[in-house]
Amino acid sequence: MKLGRDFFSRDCLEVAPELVGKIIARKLSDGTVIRVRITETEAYRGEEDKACHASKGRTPRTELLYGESGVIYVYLCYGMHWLMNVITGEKDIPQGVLIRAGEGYNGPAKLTKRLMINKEQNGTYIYDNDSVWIEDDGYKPYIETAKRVGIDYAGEYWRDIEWRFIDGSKEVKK
DNA sequence: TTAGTGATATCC
DNA sequence: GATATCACTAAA
Repeated sequence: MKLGRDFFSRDCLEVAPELVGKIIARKLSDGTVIRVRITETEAYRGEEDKACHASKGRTPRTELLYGESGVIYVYLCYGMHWLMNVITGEKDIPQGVLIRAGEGYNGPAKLTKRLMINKEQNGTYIYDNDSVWIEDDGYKPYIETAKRVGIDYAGEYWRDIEWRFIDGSKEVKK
């Protein structure tokens, strides 16, 4: 079942754990459909969250975070890696969920590389789009929480908060 | 551990 | 205009 807008119009702290175990689907221009199960997400919530891009205020780039739920926010990191987020919650409240890993593709940039996600998908609606969408196939993951990654600059409080959600049944342990 | 890479924000 | 920063990865 393809997830609709209602799924994303809730708080990111509800949406992020529920996205774990879902299927992200990508249809390429030649008609090929790629499906990958999401194994890891992270929540970014509000201007007060120092790790959220919107914490520095509304800018052209973060404008999407303030927009409607279900919008895909794609961000180029370190000049070579595309990271994919889905906007959640109410309009004018900046929050979103980072798709951090898929089954067999640990690492946010590997996932977007595999799915060929880039700025062409930025700003498109994930529930009303025939090239990227998310499906629920009834899989029920075992959710584990952990601290977010790669945000050391955000200060102790936000760095240590456990807004990372992992499918514990799939996770390959260190 | 470090190099690579380019958009964005912030400061002239 | 110039610089500093960054939700990462691969190679070593």
